[in-house]
Amino acid sequence: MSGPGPAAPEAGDGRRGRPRSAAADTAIVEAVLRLIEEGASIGDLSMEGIARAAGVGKATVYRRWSGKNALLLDVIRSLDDDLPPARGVSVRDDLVAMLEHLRHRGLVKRHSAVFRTVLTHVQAQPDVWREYHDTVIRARREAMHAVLRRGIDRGEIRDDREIDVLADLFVGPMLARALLDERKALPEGLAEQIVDTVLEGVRPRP
Amino acid sequence: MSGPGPAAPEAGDGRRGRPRSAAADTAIVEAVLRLIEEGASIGDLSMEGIARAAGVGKATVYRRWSGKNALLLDVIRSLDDDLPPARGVSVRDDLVAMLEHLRHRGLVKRHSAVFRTVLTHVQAQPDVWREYHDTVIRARREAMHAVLRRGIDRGEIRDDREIDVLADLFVGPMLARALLDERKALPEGLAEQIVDTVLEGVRPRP
Amino acid sequence: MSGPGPAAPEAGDGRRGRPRSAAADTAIVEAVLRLIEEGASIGDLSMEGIARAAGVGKATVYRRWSGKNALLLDVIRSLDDDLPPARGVSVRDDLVAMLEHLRHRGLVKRHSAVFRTVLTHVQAQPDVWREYHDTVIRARREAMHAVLRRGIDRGEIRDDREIDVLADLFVGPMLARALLDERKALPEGLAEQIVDTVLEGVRPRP
Amino acid sequence: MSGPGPAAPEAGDGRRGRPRSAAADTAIVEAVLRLIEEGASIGDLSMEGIARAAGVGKATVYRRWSGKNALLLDVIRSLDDDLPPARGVSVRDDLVAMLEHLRHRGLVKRHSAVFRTVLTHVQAQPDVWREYHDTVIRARREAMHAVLRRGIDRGEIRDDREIDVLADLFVGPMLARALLDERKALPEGLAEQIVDTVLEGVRPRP
DNA sequence: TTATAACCGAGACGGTACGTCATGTCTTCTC
DNA sequence: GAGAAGACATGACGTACCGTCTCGGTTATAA
Repeated sequence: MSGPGPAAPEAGDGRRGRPRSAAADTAIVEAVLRLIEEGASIGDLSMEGIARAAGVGKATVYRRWSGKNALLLDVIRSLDDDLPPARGVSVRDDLVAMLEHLRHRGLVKRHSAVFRTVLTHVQAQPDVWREYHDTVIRARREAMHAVLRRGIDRGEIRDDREIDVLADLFVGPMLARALLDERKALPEGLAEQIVDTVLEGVRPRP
Repeated sequence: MSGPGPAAPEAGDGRRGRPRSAAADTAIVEAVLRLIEEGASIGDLSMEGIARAAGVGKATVYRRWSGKNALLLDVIRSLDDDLPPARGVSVRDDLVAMLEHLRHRGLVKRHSAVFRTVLTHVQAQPDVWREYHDTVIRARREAMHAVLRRGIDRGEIRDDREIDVLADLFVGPMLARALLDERKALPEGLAEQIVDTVLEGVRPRP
Repeated sequence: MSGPGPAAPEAGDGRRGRPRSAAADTAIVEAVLRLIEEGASIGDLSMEGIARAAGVGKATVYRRWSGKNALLLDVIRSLDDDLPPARGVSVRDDLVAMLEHLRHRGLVKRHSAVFRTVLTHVQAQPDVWREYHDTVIRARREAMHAVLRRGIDRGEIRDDREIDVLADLFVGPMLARALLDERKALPEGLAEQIVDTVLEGVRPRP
Repeated sequence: MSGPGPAAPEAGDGRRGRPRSAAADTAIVEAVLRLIEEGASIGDLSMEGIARAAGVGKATVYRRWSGKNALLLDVIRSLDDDLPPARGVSVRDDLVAMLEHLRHRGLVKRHSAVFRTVLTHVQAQPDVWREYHDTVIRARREAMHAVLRRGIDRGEIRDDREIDVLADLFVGPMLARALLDERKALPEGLAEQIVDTVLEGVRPRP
């Protein structure tokens, strides 16, 4: 995968003309992040304003991204590349690591603000949402599936449930907290709590 | 609480002049629903277009709602009044009923489209989102808490977990499916599957 | 003829809605005149700038005129309505009056600057130029023809030349001075000089 | 004066480096002429488009001319060098030859289109217009003055009028036709008709 | 022969203006 | 006084062109 970033300039031939300024790339993405962190709600994010904040001409933005959606999609993808959680010793540890990663994303201001803003914006555009879904979400889901399958193979996870449902049992609660609650609703130890409770069930243990 | 609907006209005194047309109220809300069902993405929803589709002047809309957010918030609330799930015989049945209600909302076109659209729109506006959170979400969450507390009292639910976490264990998975997956990801029997698996845990049963 | 002014609002029926602000009409046209008098060359005249100078939204301008050409065409027409020269006692007096009128237009700063600027702009757009030609120029030409025909009937003007050519013999010299020379090239007495010389011919009189 | 053509490259010293491509010079000027003949109105003439049509980089144009005005001014000057009318046997013949030259310029598509386009464009820029005036127009005017002075010396032209006025009496009518009328308004024999009528006057001859 | 320097086409750069559209407010007429 | 209509100032939309700049390359003269 090529990683996040602006669309390549048609990479046709011998690359003629003045090359695109990497500084402009950075300035634009940073401007978006800065604006969001400064509390810009989604409606406040205009291409006009982004270009202004980046000290860049509008055309320079449109040369790289086809519109606001494509830009925001890249911004959120840029935050996604950080740390794919490594493989731990037990399935329980892997699950905790994955949820802990999600939790941290929800806590770091830059991540949580950007995620909420961009998620809500992008979700409203079916095609852009599909693009996001097919890259970011799918990759994340497959990582989760791999962990679960390993657990099933090892006998640590029951094998009579669809793997999709199992995955959502772990991811869903963290998502609900992050989306529907305040940021303070993501306390230390939440990942472990979710993982352990889902593993053991909520019926009282004898 | 006054329930969903347009803001009262300042109900100051003897209510003089031509009374507000109830037909206009209906026409406006119906126009929003129709537009969304016809596939309007969120960006297509403009006050201009809503008034036009309702055959109503813009001022008539603004007289009732302070802006697009307030209008949409009322629209989503109007869909929420339908069927508060009744109390079943066991806690498990109550939980299934609540999730089944959520699942249906995700399946019915009007509900799912409106919910996604409006949620998306409203969430981006902090104050409006808070309003939505403090009425709709809180009420729903408290219903869930009541069910869970009953289960704890009866000994059907373990009592060593925070009730908020427990609630999200049930609601989260359904929300994740509804938000992140296709509509087809909400098959018959999903509510039971989630409830039973969370109750029993995902560890293999002996 | 309806006279200069912004396009009527489709004058369909009972004229509903808020009527257009006459103040805006005035402000826009005055802003154009002011900008030109302040030395704006043609390239400096932008709809953006005109609206700004008039303290008016762009849409308010576009609601009245379809574009810059239509607006400038109206501006120039507004300057044209001044004083259709009255009928004098002799043909020679009529001709002098007409040329004197042209000469004054070239001298008054507002007129000359606007005329040059707008004429220049309008002439470059074939369709707009045609419109200008078919209204302003044609009317002026026909007035001149009427004068000349009266002269021919009276025996004061030779009848062996096309009337178009005769007209241009009088108008052309003044136009050449106004267009090709400095403003100082339109001295007092020029109209008389042209008319008399053309009438008598440039051959030495015996 | 060195005649029309792009600005010399600062002619400093021993002229090092790759010399400018004469082909580019030609291509640019030809591109302008072609675009105008193809019906480009003045607004359609952009440096961007000119460079594109000439198959040349924008910098190559700007290296030769300081801007659009300077380029167009050179284009029109390039059309002006053609055929200075020769000296005939009588003053009347000289005048006819000069006006016939003007008439032809108005008839040939390339000339008339370019002239109108460039004149209108250049006239709006005071300094560029002055440049045009001081070279092209002045030269032409002085040729006319020379003819007229010869006529005065010979006794063929009256000597009680300013020579400027006399010149405009001949040039003005042709200019008026060319600028204000259709191209068809420049019929064969028009030059003779103007010259003879101005010479003899428009009063009926006894 | 090898620098050196100005040229070349291409195209990115920060700007400005285009003409359209939506915002929320206001103004007028009709019911 | 409510309602429909629509004008109002504001400001973002995405495109085009401005004049400058920067790239990889070419083509001359000067060392």
